[in-house]
Amino acid sequence: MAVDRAPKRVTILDVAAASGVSRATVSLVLRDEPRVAEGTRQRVHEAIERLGYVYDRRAANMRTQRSMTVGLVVTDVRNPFFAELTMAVEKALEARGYSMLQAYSLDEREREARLLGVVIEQRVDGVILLPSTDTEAMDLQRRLSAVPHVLIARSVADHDADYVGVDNVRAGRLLGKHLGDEGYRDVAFLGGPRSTARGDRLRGLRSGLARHGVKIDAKRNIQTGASRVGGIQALEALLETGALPDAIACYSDIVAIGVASALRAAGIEPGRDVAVGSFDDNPGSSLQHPALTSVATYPERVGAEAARLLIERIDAPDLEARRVILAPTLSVRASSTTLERRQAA
Amino acid sequence: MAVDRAPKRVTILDVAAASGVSRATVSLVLRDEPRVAEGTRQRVHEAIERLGYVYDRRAANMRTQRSMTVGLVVTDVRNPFFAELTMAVEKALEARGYSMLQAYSLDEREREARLLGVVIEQRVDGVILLPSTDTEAMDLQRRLSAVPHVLIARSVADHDADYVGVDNVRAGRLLGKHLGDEGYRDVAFLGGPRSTARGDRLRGLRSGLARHGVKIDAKRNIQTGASRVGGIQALEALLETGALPDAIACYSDIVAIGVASALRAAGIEPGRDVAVGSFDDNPGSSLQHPALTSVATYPERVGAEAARLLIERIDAPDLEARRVILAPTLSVRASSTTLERRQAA
DNA sequence: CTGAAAGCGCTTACAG
DNA sequence: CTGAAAGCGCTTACAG
Repeated sequence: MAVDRAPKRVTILDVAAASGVSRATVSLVLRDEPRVAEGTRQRVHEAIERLGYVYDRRAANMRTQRSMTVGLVVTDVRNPFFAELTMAVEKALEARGYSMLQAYSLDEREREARLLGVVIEQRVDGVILLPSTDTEAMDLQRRLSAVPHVLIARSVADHDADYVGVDNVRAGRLLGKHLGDEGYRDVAFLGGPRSTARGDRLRGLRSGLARHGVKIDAKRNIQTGASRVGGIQALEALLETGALPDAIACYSDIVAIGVASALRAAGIEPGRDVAVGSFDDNPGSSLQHPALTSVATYPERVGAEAARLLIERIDAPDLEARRVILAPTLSVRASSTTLERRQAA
Repeated sequence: MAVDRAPKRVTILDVAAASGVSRATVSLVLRDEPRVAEGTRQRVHEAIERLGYVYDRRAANMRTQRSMTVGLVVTDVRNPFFAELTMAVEKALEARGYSMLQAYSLDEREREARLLGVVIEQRVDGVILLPSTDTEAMDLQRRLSAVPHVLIARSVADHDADYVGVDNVRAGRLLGKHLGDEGYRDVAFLGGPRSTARGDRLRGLRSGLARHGVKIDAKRNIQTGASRVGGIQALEALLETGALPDAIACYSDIVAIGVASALRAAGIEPGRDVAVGSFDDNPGSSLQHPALTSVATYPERVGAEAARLLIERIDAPDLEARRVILAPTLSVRASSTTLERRQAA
């Protein structure tokens, strides 16, 4: 009757039989529990090797009610900021023995909801989420209320959860103050989707420029995607509406690449004819030509911190919600020193 | 005796009790099996909603002996090529109902081995691997012999497995021929770690240049990491050994960024004083200044194809090993037209 | 169309 | 130090 159909997988029971002990003993050996005689341990290990046994962590975790797996959902890893973030999260989790189930929302609210559902059905121990632009408290309440989680980079209004991000208002103020100090008087803010991060950066920019009496006109504040194409579109829209400003603040370095490219296409040289500044300070930005002035937002730190908070929360779900806000720093480079040059000329 | 300790998770059995059916019926409803009366189905769904039941896919998969999860191990997602690849793989897998367990080898052989072990213990249905530079057949035999898998971008000698990659010899030949046709006679090849991909690109380059009688001297072939820093190091090493060549082929676009930056630091303008060409054609490369001549290697296609092959193999493990080799294409841009300009001047 | 029973591969008290 | 039994949350034949 019992004809073998699939090539039966070798289990802990086979190892037990082959080494003449019970399955419980094999289990102890597998988890390196001390209370097993040395001889027994050796025989078990030999049997494992001989039979080609592979530990089934899923079965083990089902019993222990943990998965040692964390879900990481970001929008799109093609953005260098998220790539850095992802690497930092993985590094921190891997060091603590966690694996990482990853998914990308593409900044689409429904896709995000679906992916969170999938991840949660896989019984991850926790979730790190970079919410899409449109995500609302309701979405998270529904999916994540029973799951330890931390939000990164963008917080969600009325959703009380652990959060790690940079101080975007301060980041904006750093860049605004710099541009004001340099003497620019007509500043545009280009690219990036509507989000708390964008709103905060704009607010900071305005605050930093205010000391110099400089304002950012609504027509000179243009939202697009957080991408190169977004940068190109924003600049084209800007040029259609009127004169070239003397400085452009970009939502992020990746937007700035598009902006610079579109400027050149219009015969305008960034860093000479118009100043350009930005946010994130991606690793490549200092190597661009001209080197890009940018406010560093430290994705590695955000990622590492988020992993740390999540693990703490998994171990103690009843903790109060915490907010970790990192301080940004400004790196001034050639792209925002046009006035100096013009004056020197 | 039975005091409840943890807030007991709600299971299929609770749903069954609450809706007055057996657990088997609930299971049928959950999987949308047709043979359940409409009224029953509704009652079950109401109970699910009321109790806040969450399906435990891990438990289900343990029973069915599938995990609907695939492991993706690449070296480092901060490289745009791998980021594109990753997004393409996820898109293809997600569409087929698979989740993705991800890990990064950082191009370290031992780390890769460890991560493969972790992923396999989680009982993924299959693995997509971009092998580290040093990975040998032995490593893969040991870990992956019983697991459906496909290799991407780099193949491993003597390991007979599914493979998807671009034709690197042809890619090299395209760039070599272009540089030769443009009239360059002294060409260097900079950056990138020793690997089948690098060897093939160099071979192709030489073959493409050979028609013009141009050779790449061993001293002008410099290996480094596949990174911006690698590019900087390679260029510095090149300048130390002798005269500036009239054209530089970079291992990849990310290397080219470092090379261009180091050239400028040495007072040499890329695209004017020396031609630069490269491989990958990252999305940002056409927007750089000067726009970068590059051979496209189509990570989206490689990723999508790899996912397709893996799913086929999961469904039919006894298939012969397949090799899918994609054709590269060259995009000529401003960075490699220095001679024209010089002649025009 | 629905129910009772066995089992996926582990771990965890509990005895001995 | 080791073994027999129960159970994690599902699915899958098999009866009815």
